[in-house]
Amino acid sequence: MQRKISQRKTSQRRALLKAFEQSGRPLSPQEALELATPHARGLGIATVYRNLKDLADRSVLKAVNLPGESTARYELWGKAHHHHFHCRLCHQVYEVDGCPCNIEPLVPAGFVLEDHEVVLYGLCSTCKKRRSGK
Amino acid sequence: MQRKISQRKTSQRRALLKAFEQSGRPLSPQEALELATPHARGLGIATVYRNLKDLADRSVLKAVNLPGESTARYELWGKAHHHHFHCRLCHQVYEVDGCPCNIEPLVPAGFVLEDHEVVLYGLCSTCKKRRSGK
DNA sequence: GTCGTTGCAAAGCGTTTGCAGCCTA
DNA sequence: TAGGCTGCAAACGCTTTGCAACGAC
Repeated sequence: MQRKISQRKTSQRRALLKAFEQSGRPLSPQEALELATPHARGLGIATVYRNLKDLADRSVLKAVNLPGESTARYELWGKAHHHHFHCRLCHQVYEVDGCPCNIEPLVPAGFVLEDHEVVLYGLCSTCKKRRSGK
Repeated sequence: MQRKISQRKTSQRRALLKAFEQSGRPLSPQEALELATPHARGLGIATVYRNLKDLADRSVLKAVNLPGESTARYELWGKAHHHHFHCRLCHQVYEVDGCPCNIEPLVPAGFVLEDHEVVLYGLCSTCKKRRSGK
């Protein structure tokens, strides 16, 4: 498989990056399409998938795998180590700073730990208010 | 949608439960099919999907959602609180006892924490040996 | 005999790929 | 002009559903 050397600045690619900058949270391909379409009319879902993958290969975006989702979400690369909070009502994913750093002791003997992911579930503040207000 | 009241003891269902008892780790529908087929020849994948869902509804199995997988794995219900280790080579999922219990401080103000999942990635001891031996 | 259950095949659905034309550099 | 990029539609792979036959109780 050959690597492409250059990457052109197309309106579609710019629109996608703008969507990520404006949202500040991990986006699914479908969310990215919806948020980028206003900046690039006619944008196709196939283009979104191809670009998310390309941009991740070039370390512009970072793939974020979350439980129960077969396709990765993506977020801008270069953020500090953080984890995610998944709201069970609105299904948006928020970033959470910090990390419970005593993970090493959990690793079984003989296993090699390379990475870890912590996902919190519950209600975001918006959904909490909406629900308790009712 | 009506609930079924009773649940019959079919050979297929017994075969699936045996597969879970013998493996002691979370199984995907495909893994469950492969491990259960020896106990119930001709077992179909549709039957596996239907049974895993039924058994989870009845709290015999527990759905386990892991990052990057759209469909839940399942494990026997009633185990102590634990997390999972995902081997990047053989893609098997192992159970990990214990938990980094200082998670509360991570939750953003106004959010409600209901549950959490910790997933470790790396090499299991089998794959580590296989790789370093080569 | 009743009705929950099964295997098969078809239907769904989200993701990927092939292709001809478009557009950036 | 070269070749990366795009939209469209077809292809794919996995999960779900419809259905007639089967079998537990």
